[in-house]
Order: sequence, then structure tokens, then C-alpha cells
Amino acid sequence: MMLTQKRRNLIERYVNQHELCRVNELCKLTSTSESTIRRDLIQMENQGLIKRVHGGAQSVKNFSRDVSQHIRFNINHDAKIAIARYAVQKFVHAGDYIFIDAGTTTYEMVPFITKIPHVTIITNGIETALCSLNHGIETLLIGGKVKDDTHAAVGQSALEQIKAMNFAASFVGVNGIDYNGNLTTPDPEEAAIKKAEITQAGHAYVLADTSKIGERNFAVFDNIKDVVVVTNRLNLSQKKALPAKVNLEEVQE
Amino acid sequence: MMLTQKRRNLIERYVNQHELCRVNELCKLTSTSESTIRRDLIQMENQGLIKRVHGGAQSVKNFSRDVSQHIRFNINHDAKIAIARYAVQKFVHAGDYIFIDAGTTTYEMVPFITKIPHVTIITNGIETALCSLNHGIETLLIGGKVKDDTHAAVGQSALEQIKAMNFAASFVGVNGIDYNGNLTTPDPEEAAIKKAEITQAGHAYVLADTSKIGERNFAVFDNIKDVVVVTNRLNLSQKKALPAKVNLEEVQE
DNA sequence: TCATTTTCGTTCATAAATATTCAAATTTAT
DNA sequence: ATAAATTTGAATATTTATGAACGAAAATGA
Repeated sequence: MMLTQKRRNLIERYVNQHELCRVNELCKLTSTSESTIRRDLIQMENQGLIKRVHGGAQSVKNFSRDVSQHIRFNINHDAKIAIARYAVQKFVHAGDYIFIDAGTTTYEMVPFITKIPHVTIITNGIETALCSLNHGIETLLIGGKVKDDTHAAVGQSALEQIKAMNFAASFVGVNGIDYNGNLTTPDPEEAAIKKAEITQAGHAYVLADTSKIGERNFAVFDNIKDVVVVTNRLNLSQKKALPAKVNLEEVQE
Repeated sequence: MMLTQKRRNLIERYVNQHELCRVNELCKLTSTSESTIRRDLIQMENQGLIKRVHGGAQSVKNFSRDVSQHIRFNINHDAKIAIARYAVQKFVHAGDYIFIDAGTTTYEMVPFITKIPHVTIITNGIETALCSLNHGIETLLIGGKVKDDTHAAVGQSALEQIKAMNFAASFVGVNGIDYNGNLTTPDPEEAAIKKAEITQAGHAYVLADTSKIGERNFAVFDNIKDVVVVTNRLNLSQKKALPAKVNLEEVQE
């Protein structure tokens, strides 16, 4: 007689490999009775390991507990890392309290910050906070209603929390920078948050890869004259899409 | 007769090498009785070195496991899921605004909440918030200083955010419930948060697997007379460790 | 639709594993 | 060295896992 747990492991593997299978198959596989298999399947369903269907069991590929995928699989990933590393190395100093905006580019800054001692990260991004903690960095989280697409905390309460603090520097993400130098993002609530992040910071840095240059979105939260734009190398047409007197930091990849 | 600690080391190594093994094997390996092996396994499980299964023991160290599987190897994981499911099915209703405390047992409630329409989750746990979002649930995050061990947001700002809300129900984790019925946790800051969670809720539920019964920690945040305790089935000695008039919900696994 | 077949849930007896208790042995502290 | 505390193994009580039996529910096919 096999150990119960070993049998369950066998069942889980078999169901996952076959996507769908019958109770009989599992009886043969494990040399046990139907009763036992049914009991196993009930328990495993309760644990969310499989899904029971009439006649057998079905696999459930459940990635929903994982750290969300859109952080790992996003466009321009290498450029974003380069920009993030540059921003940390040049603009983050020991002992700083810095705000890191929710977003994929700013998220990439976190691992590099471990090299700078005694930094405290304030963020409204859930993944950013989690990553920061996992790197052993002191972390302050801004709360509020969390947007289901960007996972950013927004709203009145979030605004008030930010306005009660002052940061050495803020690192802000952006969806578009238009020809007037307006910094834009689709959601007005997120725009309000970004505006506050910039206001409360001694220095404000906007991180934007080239795909953002020349784009416009609904909500304007500031203008590049008030911030430093950190981006990768721009070609001529991209430079023409921006105002002449930009405070630009071009990262050489 | 072998040194106790040496025997435990042997057991740990053997379990890790074999991934899963029976009690008899360990008896032969160490030339001791079943009683001793069982006692060892109980202690080692409490230390998180192994996981006990009916008939033997299982390794908790497997580097090929993904994130969701790591959660499954927490102590008393199955009991936590059973308690969480029961709490959701019995105490969460359509349209509710509910507070879910940071913690592993309360975390397990989230997947079950998808079956109840239009629930809004308020939480101070980062992982809980992320899981909630990934399941498409409306999520409000409490911000504050995030503790690096429990990943719970705490502090004055967090307290104020909680006190500005009212919940249909709060589901609170606990580290110990002592013989006076005091609900305890090691960190006073977390205790303050839990206290507020309970105060702001129409109904307060404390989720506690059996390992918490009879334990005491530094900070007391409330007493069981003010809450409903949801736990799995208690044996006699555990019941004796609690006051007589407990508002108890025992989950049958 | 109805009858047939298959699958499912429940119950029960049995066997295996676990928990509990207690006395003896061992270790630790004074 | 002696008492107290801890650890151990065996005995016994309790819990859990299993397989078979049987009626209920669901799928199948005419």
C-alpha cells in the first residue's frame, strides 16, 4: 500500500499531464479502489489542485496566485532596466527617502537600490513594494483603491498620505510625453497621484523609454520643464517631437 | 543511544533526500521506537523543517516548486484552507465590504471569495491584495510602514485609514489564544491594527488553526468574548485551554 | 420520452496510523 | 549525590484511511 500523499502526488501529476482523465485510469495508476480515488479528488479539489468533472478530473492551471505576469513580460524590457539602473546610480544616495511610482520601468529600479545603503522606498505599487521587501529594503506603502490594470493605489486617501511626506527624490512613470512637453497618462486618478509625487519631492525624475516619446494620453499631470526626463538614446525624429529645452538624461545602452 | 539532535538531523537529511518517507523507515534508520519518531516529527514540523503526512513525513525543500506551491507547504496549510473556506461560505455575503487581515490563514480566503458577487476586499497585506486583484476582486489597500517579516502594513497612518472605514465583517489572524481568551500577537504595532480592524467591523471573526490554541504572545489586542473564533476541530486538551463560554465555529475537515 | 448504463455519494466494517498516557530510563541542575 | 526535569518506549484509546455495498443522480442512446 502506497503512502497517501504519494498517491495524491501521482494523481496531481497525471491529471496535469493529461489535462483531463477518468476515475478508472487513476484507479489503475495507483492500484486503489474507486472510493479512494473519489475521496482523493474531493480533497484535492478543496485544495484547488484539480477540478472535478463528471467521470473524472481536470487540471487547473492556476497562475493567479503568482506575482502578476505583466511585470515579467513587458515590452522594451532591456531598455527599461538600463534606464532604471542609470536612474538609481546617478540620482539615489545613501539614506534617501525616495518615492517610486507604480509601473514597470520604475519597478526595475528596486534591485539596484540594494547597493545603496539605508534607502527607504515609498511606493504606491504593490509589486514594487513586494520586490522591495524581498530585497530587504525599508518599505512604506501608500494605500488606497487599487487599480486592477496597473495595480497602483489611487484615490483621495492615497493623495493625502503622499502629501503628508517629503521625498529626496521621486521616480515617476509616464505613458506619453507630447510635443508641448506635457506628461500624460490615461487615468485622471493616477495623474493626480503622479502630480503629488512630483510636488512632494526635492527632485523629480520621469523614466520613459522611447516608445513613450510623442505619445499623448487623456490626463496631463505635469510638464517636463519641472522634471528631469531619463530615457534611452533618442533618434532625430524623436528629439524633434519634444520641446527644445528639455532636461534630458540619455542612457547609453 | 544516539543524541537527540543527531537523530533529528538524520531524519531531516533522510526526508529531504527521499522527498517523502514512512515512519517505519525512520525507525529503522535511527533504531528508535515509533513514539520517538512521531515526537521528533511533531517538533520538526513546528519548526517548519518537514511536513507531516499520514503515514510519514514529507520534505519542504524542493527548489523546483513555484510560488503557489511554496504557500502549500506552510505549516497546517490544509487546515488553514478548510478554515478559510468555511469562513467565506458562512460569513461573507454578496455586496459586502470586508476586511482581510494580513496573514497566511486569512490569505487563503481570497480564492473562495470569487464565488460571491460584488465583494470589496480591504486589506493591509500585500500578498492578499495582489491575490485579490489577480482574482478580479475590487481591492482597497491599507498603506503604511510594511513589516519585513509579515508583510503587513502598520503604523499611525494605517490606523487612521482603517478608522475612516466601516466593514460588514473583519477576518483577523492571530498568533495565540491563551487560557483567558486573550487574542495575542508578538508585535504591538500589528496588535493595534488588529484592534482597529475589529472595532470598525459589524462582525469580527478570528481565524486560528489548532497550533494557535493555548499560545501566548507579547501583545494582547482583544478577547474572544468580542469575536467569533473560527478554527478546526479541537481535541479535549485544546478545549480545556480556552475559557468555557467561547463563540466557537469548528470546521469539520 | 423512457430505459439503460455509468458515475456518484453515503454508509459501514476493518485495518492502519496516530494520539495519549504512564512508568522507567536518562539527562540536567543544584 | 540527589532531586527535578526531560526523554523514551510500551500499552491503550482515538482518529483516519480504505474498500465494498447499495441507492441516488447523471449521462447516454434509442
